[in-house]
Amino acid sequence: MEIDKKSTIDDIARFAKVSKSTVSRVLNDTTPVAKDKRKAVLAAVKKLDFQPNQFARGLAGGLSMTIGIVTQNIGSPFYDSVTSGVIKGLDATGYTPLIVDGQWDVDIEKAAVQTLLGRQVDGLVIVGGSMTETDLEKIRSQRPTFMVARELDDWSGSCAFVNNYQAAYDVTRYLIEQGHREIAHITGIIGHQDAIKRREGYAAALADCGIQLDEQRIFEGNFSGQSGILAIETFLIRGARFSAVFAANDEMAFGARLALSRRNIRVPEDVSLVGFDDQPLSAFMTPPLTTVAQPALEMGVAAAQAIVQRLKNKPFTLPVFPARLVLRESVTRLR
Amino acid sequence: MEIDKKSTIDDIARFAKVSKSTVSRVLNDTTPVAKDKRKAVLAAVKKLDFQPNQFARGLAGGLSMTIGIVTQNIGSPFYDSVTSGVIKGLDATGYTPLIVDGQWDVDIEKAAVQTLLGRQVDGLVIVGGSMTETDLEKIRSQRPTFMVARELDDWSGSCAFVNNYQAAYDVTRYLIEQGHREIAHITGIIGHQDAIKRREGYAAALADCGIQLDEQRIFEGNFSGQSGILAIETFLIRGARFSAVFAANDEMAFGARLALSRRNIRVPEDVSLVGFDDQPLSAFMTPPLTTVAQPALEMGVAAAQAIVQRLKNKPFTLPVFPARLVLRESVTRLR
DNA sequence: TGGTCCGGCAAAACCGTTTTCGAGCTACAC
DNA sequence: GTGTAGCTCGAAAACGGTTTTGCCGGACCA
Repeated sequence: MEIDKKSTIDDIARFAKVSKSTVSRVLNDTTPVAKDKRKAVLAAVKKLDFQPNQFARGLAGGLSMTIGIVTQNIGSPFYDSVTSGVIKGLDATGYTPLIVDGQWDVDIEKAAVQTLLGRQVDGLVIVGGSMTETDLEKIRSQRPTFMVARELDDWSGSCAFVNNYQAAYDVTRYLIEQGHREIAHITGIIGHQDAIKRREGYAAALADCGIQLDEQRIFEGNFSGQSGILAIETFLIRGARFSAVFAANDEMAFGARLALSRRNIRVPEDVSLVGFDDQPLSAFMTPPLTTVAQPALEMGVAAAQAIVQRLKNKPFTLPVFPARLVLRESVTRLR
Repeated sequence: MEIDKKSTIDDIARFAKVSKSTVSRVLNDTTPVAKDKRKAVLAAVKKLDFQPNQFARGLAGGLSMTIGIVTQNIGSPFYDSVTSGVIKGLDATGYTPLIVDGQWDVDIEKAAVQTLLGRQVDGLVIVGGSMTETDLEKIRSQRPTFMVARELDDWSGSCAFVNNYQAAYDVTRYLIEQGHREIAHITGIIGHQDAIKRREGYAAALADCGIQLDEQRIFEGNFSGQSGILAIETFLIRGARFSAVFAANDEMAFGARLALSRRNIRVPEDVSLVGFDDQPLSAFMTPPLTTVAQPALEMGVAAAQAIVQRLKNKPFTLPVFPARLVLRESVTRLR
């Protein structure tokens, strides 16, 4: 398992009978070079299967051609989709993504950023996360940084996100329009921005329609399927009445659906159900789940493009992304 | 958005009034250094918030402290889990993962490897993928390489995988033991190693129990939920009889479950259903899905440990990992 | 014809580390 | 008292590129 003696720029120079500066010029198109020498260099590169050492490049040029990505968590469908989008957006730009997993933990996130900085990333994309604005501001002062899937007041144009408040409001309004007035809500993890916004949207829609908010119909979940089950059981034990349930994400909707079925409560005939995120499997729930689709991939791609443009010193501002209500079969009109 | 003038080892040396070689020695613990100087250096490092430039390190030392990961696809639950495991396994080893997405495409996979090699990764972990053994052999001759989620004959000890044939055999035997004799199978993507092995296991179990294999009961799917729906509809149109369905992954099982419910066929009362992979949501299917759990995370972690050991020149062989039949409620005993 | 520009390229400096080499010192044996 | 071994530590040489500098010769102009 010997590591081949890689060929270096010096080998190419010798082989093509030019100086290594010329080789560098040909490779980077910085200064015109005579046709025949250019050709000789290219031939040598091909012949010796030369691949420039990115470390040397990075050292000399100061640019690493690397973009650091701090993910919220690898293995969560929504965040994976975003990450995937960033990777896709970086494709063929010459930049390579360097991904470090935040694992839902602020301290790990901070360490991730340090690792990335030590590896001289040219820019950063942070997906979600719980770092304080102060921390983020400090990072941004060191490297161009874009944010995805999190709304930050002072970062307009530098973060890609969906208006969670509005989306939750719309979902709730939709349920009300379908004749539902007793609408339960399973919230996301306590303290998480998205969870808070969704709950606020839910509450606002009820208020705007003159429906009294009933705390009995709210369960504080944690985005897991298990907490969806727990929510339904809690509602039933409490004796809370509800004709519809709005879960703050699809996983909890799945859990709720299972719990309902165990009690022989039919979806949507007896209870309507709505989720959030539009995970791939949600279209295959029985019945297919009505939910809110976030343009996760698109947000990732946009963030990647934004940072590449930014590094070329072309300004680029990120738009607000639209959430889309995906109507499937888990909601029925009441009466 | 200025990039701070990062402090270099020279700054530290000057500040601590020692030579930079001493600083390096303190930082890497290579050679003993007098107590007071050591202290001075450490203080300076803290004071100036020094972070060594990984590029310079890589250049000088020849080691990048980076492990390249080629994933099958970001966004597929199973492969994400594996990737996640590799990342976790690398945690606190000093190595950083560099992830490039293969996107289910051989050419992209090959390009990914080249990118990784150009970035001087010290080792490679390849997750799944479709590269030929010849290609892989060539890669392995350049850098230590481990394989996850794919079985390669000549790589014993260097690949972490589950015995798909055996697992599928066991699943089918289990269904037979539950009294089923008309067992349908929805295969995975045509030509994919795992799909082939699972189909073979299915066929072998039937044969061993003296049950005639009926091609009418096999549908060639592609691992997507949609193809699960298609499978059921095809079976019904064909007029094929079946009391159980074994889908080669959970997504297709979800699709099948939905299609069955649309035809008012109950699971498990009328038809039993089994999947493969044990995705997180499968426990929340209605009814919870009986399936095969692969230790995805564990395989990833093991591969990471293996490569780290390998780089320290300590030999390390990967075991064969056990698949585990997860019994839930989607299968019923026949009569 | 002579001076000035300018394009093309080789040579050298530089990027920030690690590593090699050997100088200087102390300790110890003979 | 000298020789030797064993430390610690500074100077300098890598590592493999990019960027700057400066030289050379030819074109252009007066």
